Amino acid sequence: MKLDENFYSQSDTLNIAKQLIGCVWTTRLGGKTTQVKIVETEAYLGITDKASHSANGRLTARTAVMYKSGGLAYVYLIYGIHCLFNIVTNAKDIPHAILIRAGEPTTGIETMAKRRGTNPQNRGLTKGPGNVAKAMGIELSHSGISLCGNQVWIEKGDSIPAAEIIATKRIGVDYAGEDALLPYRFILKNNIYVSGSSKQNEAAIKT
DNA sequence: CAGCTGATGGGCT
DNA sequence: GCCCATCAGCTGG
Repeated sequence: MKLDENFYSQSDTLNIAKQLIGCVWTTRLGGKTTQVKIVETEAYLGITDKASHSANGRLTARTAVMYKSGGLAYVYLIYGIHCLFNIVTNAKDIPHAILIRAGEPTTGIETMAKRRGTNPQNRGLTKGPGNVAKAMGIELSHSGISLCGNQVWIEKGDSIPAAEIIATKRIGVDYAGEDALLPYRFILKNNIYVSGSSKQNEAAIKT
């Protein structure tokens, strides 16, 4: 069953980010269906979060979608090369979002490999936020699209025991000062599709 | 294995 | 004109 507006517009974004681990993300684009099980997410808590694009209430054409009510996609281009896929959460005017950082491929693996320009056996097929988004066919034009429609949506998957979900600091946000240390990244324990070095991820599990 | 770096373009100051 | 919520490919151990 598709997750709906009620789910995405909950006020506890960290909890949503946690609940998304293990969920199934589907895209049906250009006649191709692709699916991954979500294994890594990162929460961005809006105005008070220095790492967020909406820090200090920053509102531009790009970030405007974050200010809408939960249940939309926020897609943006990073480093001029990669599109990153985010989920807008919380109520209107509370610009929270969750970045999908990695998934485990389940359906349409050939299609994903073709989009990535690699082979289906590649372990990195859907590892890392730029890579999953590309494998899933996400483009800048998808920013603002509803996650309750028939092109891009997420469904509840097998339930994951709480002990299997690990919180760590976020990746690539050193510019955010002390907020760079907040434990807002969630990973599925011991899953090989989680981004970053397995060594660092294991170190995070121990603490 | 770790560590560095060039690629590449929209968004914002 | 500078800054990126990154990645692949290369270097030197």
